[in-house]
Parts: sequence; structure tokens; C-alpha cells
Amino acid sequence: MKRDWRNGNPEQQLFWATATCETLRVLEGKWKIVIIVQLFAAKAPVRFSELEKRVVGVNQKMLIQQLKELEKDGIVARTVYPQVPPKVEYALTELGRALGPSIESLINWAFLKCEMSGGTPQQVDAATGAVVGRQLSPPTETLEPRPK
Amino acid sequence: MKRDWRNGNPEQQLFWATATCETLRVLEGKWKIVIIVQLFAAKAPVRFSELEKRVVGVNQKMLIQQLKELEKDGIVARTVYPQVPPKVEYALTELGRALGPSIESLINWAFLKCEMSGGTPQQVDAATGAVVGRQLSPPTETLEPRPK
DNA sequence: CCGTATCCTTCTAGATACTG
DNA sequence: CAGTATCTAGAAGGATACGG
Repeated sequence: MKRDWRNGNPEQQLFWATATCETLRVLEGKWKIVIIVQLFAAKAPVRFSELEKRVVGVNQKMLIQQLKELEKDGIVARTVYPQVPPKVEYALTELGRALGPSIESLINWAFLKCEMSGGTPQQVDAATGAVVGRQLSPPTETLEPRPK
Repeated sequence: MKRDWRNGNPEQQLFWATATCETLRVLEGKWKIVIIVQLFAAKAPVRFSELEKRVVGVNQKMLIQQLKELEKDGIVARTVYPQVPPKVEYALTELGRALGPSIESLINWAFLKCEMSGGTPQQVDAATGAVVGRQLSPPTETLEPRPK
């Protein structure tokens, strides 16, 4: 597939820019990426209370709000188990999982940015805002590709 | 290169999420993507006044503000020609150009999203917010790869 | 031409208290 | 457990006027 968005056609430029903005809007929100990454890592539906623990620093209201928006945008699926006490699980949809390459690409760019700026990349804890006392060196390359 | 961020190691999860958030923060701001896409398309430095025309709907204050942030993040370079009347040009840095694949990936995801939701993708003009009366079908695949 | 300074409005995050 | 409702502070966007 060769859709070259760097093409100079002005009509298309607006088109590409719009498509990208649209996509980014879906990902904007302080906690969405963290939520998506956590759901990716889980590889299985996650209960609300569990998610609340894993998305460090988030509060109930924000978590629910962001989940709702992600659900509305078709990125996460919400499953309610009608029982007492209530049980609700969240998982990525197919569309949500399709974000993988984009996230990967952004991560790679983040690495490049760090390499180019040379210095300490201001690694900050997403939750507290505290600087994490760890250099931004990529983890070992010898990870299992994706443990089943 | 095989950095699998979908790996389950909790320490790494936070790491990936943080890296991605960091990257996204750089791209957030109503006009940044449009600016970047325009600078990409131009393939040459663009004067401020010219950029103001191409980023449809932006006002001076916002354009300057976003450009400043992009400059601070090492994505655009600003060149001042000391003359009267003043002349200032903006261009993408190497780091800025490196965003290409990420933007491309996001665009592809936007397409997938539209295909999956089936319906009209609410193509909205970035400037006015008006719905653009055009279907979101990818432009012809037979474009020149990148006209020199 | 390119930018700064002010002022105003809207949007977002978040703290807190309450409910089926 | 998994929400809803309310309120507040601050950030972001934007209109407008002025300056080198």
C-alpha cells in the first residue's frame, strides 16, 4: 500500500492532516495511552478495579470517563456481568489492537528523540510526575516476541 | 529491531506508556499536526506569513505559540533573516521529518477505523469545523512516490 | 512582517461525596 | 464494585490591540 501523504496536492494535505488529527483526538486525554498499553499487556479482559490499580495515579472518575470515550470511539469493549457485587470487564477491540503499529512507531520516535537530544530524556512517572531515576535505554532486545 | 512493547513485564509497561505519552504530548495542540503536515508537503522552508495562509483557520497568536513549542521540542527549525521587513522561515528538523512513519501509521489506522465503522467518517474541516462534503476514500494509489 | 501583551471564554483534570 | 453528581482550579484556545 503506497499512500504517500507527503504528496504536495493541497487538497490531499488537508485530508491527511484531518485524518491524523482525528486519530490523535481519540488518543488525547491524560490516561488513554496508559489504559491502552495496560489492556494490550493484559491480553485478556481486565476488571475495572484491576485497571484502577494498574493505571497508577488515576482516580475513579477519570478512569471511567476515559474508558467511556474509548468505548465510544470503538477502541475498548465493556462487558457487564449482571451479578452482585457488580463485575465489569474492559478489553481492547480489534480496532483497539490495530493501534499497535502506531504506538510502536511513536515509541520508536521517542527513542530517536532521546538519542538526538543526547541528554537525559526527562523520564517522568505518568502518575506522580516525579522523574523516574532510570535511563531511557531500550529493554533487552531478546524478549519473547509475544508469549502466547 | 524487535522491541515488543506488548510484553507483559510491568516495569516495561509503564516505560512504554510513558514514552508514548511523552511523544503524544509533543503532538498535542490543535494545530501542530496540520503545521507538520504542511511543512512536510512544502519540502522547503516556509515563511511565517505563508504558513499562516496554509494552516487554514489558525490565527497569529496560536500559530506562533504552536511553532514555538514545536521548536522547543526540536521538531521545527526557525530561521530569522535580519532585514526589514523581517523574514522568518520555518522548516522541519531531522527529528521532525522522522515523524513521517508515525503519522503514516496513524493515517492508516484512521482508514481502518472508517472502514470498520462503515459509515460516513464525519470528515470535518480542521479550520471551520464544518463537515467536508467528501467521502473518506483513499486518494488514488498511483501518485508519484514523492516528486523531487 | 513578525511577533508580544491582554483579556476573555471554554474545556479538562481532579477532589469529594453519594448510590444501586 | 462500579459507577453518578457536583464543584473548583487551571490550562488551552482565541479575539483584539499594540510594537520593533
